[in-house]
Amino acid sequence: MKSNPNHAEANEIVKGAMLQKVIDWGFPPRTVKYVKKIIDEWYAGKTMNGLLDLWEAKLTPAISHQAPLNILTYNVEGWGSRDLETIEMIANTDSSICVLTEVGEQWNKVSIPHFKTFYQKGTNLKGGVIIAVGKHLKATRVDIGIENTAIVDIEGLSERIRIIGIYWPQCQNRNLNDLKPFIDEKTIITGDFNAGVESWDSPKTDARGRQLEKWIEENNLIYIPGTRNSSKRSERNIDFVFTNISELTAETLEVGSSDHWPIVTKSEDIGYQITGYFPIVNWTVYEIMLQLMQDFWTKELALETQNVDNWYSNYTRFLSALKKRVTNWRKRDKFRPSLPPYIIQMLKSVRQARNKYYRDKKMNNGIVDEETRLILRKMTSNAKKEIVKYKSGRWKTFLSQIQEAHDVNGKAFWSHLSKIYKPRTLPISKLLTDVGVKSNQNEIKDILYDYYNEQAKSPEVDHRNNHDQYITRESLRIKEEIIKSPKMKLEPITQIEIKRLINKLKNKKSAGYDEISNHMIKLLPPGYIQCLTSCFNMWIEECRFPEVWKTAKIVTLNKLRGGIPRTDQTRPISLLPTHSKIFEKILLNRTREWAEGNQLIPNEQSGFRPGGLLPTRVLSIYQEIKNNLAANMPTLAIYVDYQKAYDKVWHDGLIVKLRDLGIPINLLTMIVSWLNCREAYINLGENKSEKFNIDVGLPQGAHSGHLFADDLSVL
DNA sequence: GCAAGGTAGTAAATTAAACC
DNA sequence: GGTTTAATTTACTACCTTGC
Repeated sequence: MKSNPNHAEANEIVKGAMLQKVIDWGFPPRTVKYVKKIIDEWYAGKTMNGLLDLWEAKLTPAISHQAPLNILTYNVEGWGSRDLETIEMIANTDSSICVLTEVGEQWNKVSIPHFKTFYQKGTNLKGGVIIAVGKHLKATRVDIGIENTAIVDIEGLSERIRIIGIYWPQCQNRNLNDLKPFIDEKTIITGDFNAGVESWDSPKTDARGRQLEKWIEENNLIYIPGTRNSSKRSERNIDFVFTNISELTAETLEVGSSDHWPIVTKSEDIGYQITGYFPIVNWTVYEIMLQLMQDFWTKELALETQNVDNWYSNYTRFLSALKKRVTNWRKRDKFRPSLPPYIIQMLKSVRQARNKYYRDKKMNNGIVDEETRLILRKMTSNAKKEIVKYKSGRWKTFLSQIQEAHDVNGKAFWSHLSKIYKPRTLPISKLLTDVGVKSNQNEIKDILYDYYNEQAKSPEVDHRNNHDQYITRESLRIKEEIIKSPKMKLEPITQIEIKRLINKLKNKKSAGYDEISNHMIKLLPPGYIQCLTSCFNMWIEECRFPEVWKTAKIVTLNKLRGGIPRTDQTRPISLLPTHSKIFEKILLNRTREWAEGNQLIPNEQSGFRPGGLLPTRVLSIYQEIKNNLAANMPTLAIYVDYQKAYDKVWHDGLIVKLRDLGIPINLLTMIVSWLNCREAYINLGENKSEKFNIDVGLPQGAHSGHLFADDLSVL
């Protein structure tokens, strides 16, 4: 395109002028250097396609690499007292899966950050076992209801594995054969077995040891030796790791305050893909580049006045590719335990002192050492004060950070609080079906596709119903009429109108399928808006809604507060290109002007109308009730909730209704074009489904949707 | 294999202090 | 003066070791 050899010299001059501009704007040298690099790339490109391909492909970050899997086995001897210590241990050992035994009844008092916990109660108060799995992995519980035994399937690793966590206290009689059917191809069985086997690093083999050894052999499992015996009280080794996976190693660590040493099992072969990177977009450079390329795009459009669609698709591609080009990926920091080690140490010594005090008291027939008692009291209150000090310190740092950031609206404050208090709707990773829980992403995507595809089919037309027949007939006739009728121009769009709408957009950074977010559009310099105005006017003139805007990306969220949803409990969110939303807004304004001008919307309807706030409705209802009370009359309210008002709008019905209301033909043409041939696809993580047609409902997330849906409910 | 002795832990009961 | 909260005390449990 631009880098014709003959023009090489001219290019150099243009490049120099561009850089000079950036320097004149007063940007620091680092930014200038970055911009220069991008400009060089731009002019080195042979074709626009080639360059954009490069930007799109080359800069897809190599975000994932395989990290080895670590599994922590630890007898915590009471979760209530060793929770923080264990959390710290998990962080230090970088474990993704933890099998914690002897957790006691307070197993859910403190949750492990970024982990999902599967608990199975034990036979006694102190018993119970937890399998905790990091949220970067997908874990599904295999419910067996055997005490002290938890089974969890782990996906998201290079291979699917099964973890069986066992706590086998001295007093419990059990037969391990109940586990036999649950031993999978890739299984790791680990936990506290309270059994001694000579060949497994214990001084001698006991009865339970013999039983266990035989069972392990029968089931073709192998014992993974640690680096020392796991009991602190004796020479015995009573925590084991058994598996049928090859190439596992285990290390026994000498940390922790319980009476067992923890074991970390490692696998180099089985790992998970690290995606612990997050994007940082250099918006400054993005803005500078847009500013510099302004003239280029204006000229491009001038060359393609007949084919604005082509220009538009190149332009949107440029925006998203440029964003990718200026995006850097940074590694995420590790999380820290909630309390620092010195406080944990403090709490530990307090507990020890207390136990000693009461033990001594018991020994001495109730006679206490007054001094020890006072020391103990001091220690307890000191530990408490220390925790308060630490927590309030953190809170203060947070508050002062907000203050320094000059966050007038308290945005950072509320976003912090909402993280704690606001219930979140999570993207779904699992789906409940008639045949059980599905956790394979691809399968879920297909099921969702089937479900939403079915939902989007044309509504059944009742052929015996005269009204339905009429509508079908009429809508066909109208559509034909539209094709034949001469095109009348709608009022053209002005640049100011678009600019105003862009300013009104929420500053969101999430994007539709074209990868362009609101934020990116808000940064556009005026030159582009001028170009967009020309494009929009071209489409308005042709009474055509561009095809590229009709594909919606559907992401699904869980409607439930927690748990695995069924298909009908998922909430679909359609993401549409922001450009189309601006265009629709204009369309909406034009329709509203017509509707209001003809007084078609009743005054009572206040939803989704400018100036018609919900509180006015509440007030008017209140007034009504008050009036009735004054007149000593009962008030009866009837609430009608049109379920899925937008989703179920019948296109043909809408068209006929609007025609009957006397909508101008050009607006109607536009709306027909807007409704026709809509497509959507399901986007679930990395997986994208086939596209399917949407024959029913108004485009979700579209501005115009509200007006039409509400109109129908009252007209 | 079992009971006793010891340690470390949890839960409940009781008492003291703080609060309104 | 009653109620709530925190501190203190007691009761009980699990598990390991030791001794028989």
